[in-house]
Parts: sequence; C-alpha cells; structure tokens
Amino acid sequence: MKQRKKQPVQTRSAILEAAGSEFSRKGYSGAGLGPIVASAGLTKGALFHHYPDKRSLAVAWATDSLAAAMESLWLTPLGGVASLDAFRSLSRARCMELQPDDATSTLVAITAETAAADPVLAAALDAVFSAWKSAISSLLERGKAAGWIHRSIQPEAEAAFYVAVFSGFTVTTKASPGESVRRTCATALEAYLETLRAQ
Amino acid sequence: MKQRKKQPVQTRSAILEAAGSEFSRKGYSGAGLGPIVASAGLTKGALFHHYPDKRSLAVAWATDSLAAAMESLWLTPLGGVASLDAFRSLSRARCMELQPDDATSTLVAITAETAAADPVLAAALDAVFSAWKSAISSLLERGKAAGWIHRSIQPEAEAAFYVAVFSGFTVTTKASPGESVRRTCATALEAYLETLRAQ
DNA sequence: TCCCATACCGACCTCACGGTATGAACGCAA
DNA sequence: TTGCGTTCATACCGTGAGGTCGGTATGGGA
Repeated sequence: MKQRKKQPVQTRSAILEAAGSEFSRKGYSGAGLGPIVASAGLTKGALFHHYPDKRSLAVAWATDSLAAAMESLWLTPLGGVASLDAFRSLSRARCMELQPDDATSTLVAITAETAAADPVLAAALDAVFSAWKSAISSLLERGKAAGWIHRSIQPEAEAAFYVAVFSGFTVTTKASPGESVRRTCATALEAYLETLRAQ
Repeated sequence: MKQRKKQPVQTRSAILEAAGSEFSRKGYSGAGLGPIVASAGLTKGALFHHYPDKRSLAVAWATDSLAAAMESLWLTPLGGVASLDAFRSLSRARCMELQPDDATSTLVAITAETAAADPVLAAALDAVFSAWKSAISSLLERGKAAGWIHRSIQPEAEAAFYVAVFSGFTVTTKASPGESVRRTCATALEAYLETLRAQ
C-alpha cells in the first residue's frame, strides 16, 4: 500500500497549518475537513486518528498554532518594548501589516463566530486573548515603573481597551482592505497611545 | 389544504426576523434554513419563493433589518447629539447594553466571517458600517462648527476609529460577557472621547 | 363572475459534510 | 526475527444541509 513514513509530529503540524488556513478564510462552520486534509496532503483517517472531532481540531489549533503566532507576533515584541515610542512604532507596524487572513484577524473572527455557541473553543480562544492582554498590561506596568507611562493609568483597563481597539481594526480592515484605512487606524492608535505618556 | 392568508409583507419580515436571530447565534455558515423557517412558522417553499437562495436572504436581512436596527440604535440618537457630554452618555449607554446577540455585535461578527469570501454580502454589510461611520463623522463636524469638538480633529478618521473601537468591544464582550468588561470599555471610551473636546 | 398571477405548502432531491470501520504499512522492543 | 502498538489510507455511512418542484389556496382585477 502506498504509505508515507510515520511522522506524527509533522502530520499534526501540517493538519493544524491547513486547518488554520481554512479557518481564516471560511470561519469555523464554513471550514470543511475535506479541504483541510487535502491541503495537508493527507486523508481523513490521519485527521481523525490525531483529533477525535472537528471541535477538538479547532481547540488544538487555537492552543498550539494560534498561541504560537500570538507569541511571535505580539508577546515577544511587547516584552522588548522599553519606551512609549517603541510601543507606538510596534503598534503602527502591526496595524499596517494587518491582513484579513493573518493570525490576529482570525482569532477575532473565530471568537466572534463561536464564543456564544461553543464554550470549549471559546475558552481556548480566550486564553490567547488573555495572554495578549496580560502582555500589554505588564508592559504598561513596566512603563509606569520606568516613568514613561503616566502614573494615573490603570494597566489592566487600558490593556483591555488596546486589545478591543486592535480587534476592531481587524474587522474594519476586512470590511475595506485598502491601505488607507489601515493608515488611519494606525494614526488614531498612535494618538491614543500618546495620551498614556507621562506628563 | 391548510393555508394561511396571503401576507407577503408579514411573511418576509417574519423570515428576516428569524434569520437575524439565527445569524446572530450561529453566524452565517452555521445558520440553517430549516430552523429559520420553523422559527418563522413557515416552510421552505415560502422562503425560496421570496428569496432565491441563502445568500440573497442574508443580503436582504442586512439591507433591511440590520439597516433599520442601525438607524434606531445609532443614526437617530447620534443625529440628536448636541454636546460632547451627550455623545459620551450615549456611547456609555450603548456600551453598557451590549449583548452578544444584538444588532451591532451581529453586524461585526457576520462581517468578520464573510467579508473575505462573499463580496456581495460584504457590500451590503459595508453599507451599514458606512452609514454608522458617516453619522459619527457628521456629528463631529457639527461639534467642530458649534465649538464643542477640538478644531484639529479630523472627523472621518476619528469616526473610523470610533467604529473600530466599538466593533472591538462587541468581540471582547462576546469573549467575556461579564458586566465588568463592558464597564471598563465604557470608561475607556469616555476617556478617549474626552480627548476630542475643544480646548 | 371568472381568471390568473401571486403566495405558500409539503414532499422530495442531491450532495457534501462530519464521522466510522477496517486494515495495511511502519517502527520500536525484545 | 517476531510481535505489537502507532500511524495512516481506503472505502464507506448517515444525516442534514441547501435547494427543487408540482400543486393548491388566495385575492385583486377585468
């Protein structure tokens, strides 16, 4: 029988990558398992061997792929921010490179679609959101301690606001994918960040 | 044969209302036509007589029901705003009464889900977004003319930011439906609006 | 009154979806 | 080498999805 070498790790990552691509373009309900395994060059037998059902696949994708993307896209860069200007330029960069099918946009879209109907998947997605929010909150804490964030700022509340703002950007970017909208968002976001500056 | 009186107008509105409820809970792909017609007390025959397919139903829902909800929820109240304090209290009210299945949240969720894959539906949803944005933009224009909005404010850009921010709120509200999150969002939103005040 | 377009019903069709059953190839352990 | 659990392919199933179709009631216009 035609059969590839046994590579469970590569197989899982191939499935998750294909699933992420499908989720980002079609949403959770719209995504089909057929296209996913086809895109991964596999079959349903392999899929259902590693994941018992579609929901579990989505949860694994959220806790693995999506969390990793959040790490490299946001958490690590945010951890290196040591000034408000650095925070500004990072925010502008992430804003300008926003695309309808990137990790942040997909996180927002899948959350909006499934949060009410699927508590399990919602919890996995919320963990990614929470990590994002925490990274910003601790950044603001550091800024307050270092003196480049205003004393009266409440880090957690402001972090929640930042995450909400950027989540909104992902939606408006999808609605009108032109660069002008992203530039407007980036500028407005920088203006907001300026209100956090000490003095 | 058991048959109701011919009431095409009421039938269409019943279908659109049921469709809106289904879309708000399941998303576009997740929504089924069976539950919609059942909830409306009708049959598929009636549905497909008025709308040729699911996509057309969604478009009609967006251009009719959703636009009407946008009108009463936002456009009309925004048109009556004549001070920054009034804008603030309206924003806070809309923020505090946010629910995962209301019109604004559904608009955002369906847009995030279908914008990339369905240009026709996306256009209909974008029209609702544009109306929302325009109402805020013209409000800011009026505020500048009346002197309660700062001269340096760019109405269109700020309106786009406001819409994005509130869109983000609908997502984070879905992720954590507690009242505390909404209160945090409302307060942060008011703080942002305060930066628009003249002087 | 008759007529006919419209509104609606109800049964049915097709098909793609998520999911299952079975078993073959692989690789490690002994 | 043998044995056995893991990994994956192939073939298949049941269900519910979107959508179709013939037919029947309705009601306004001629």
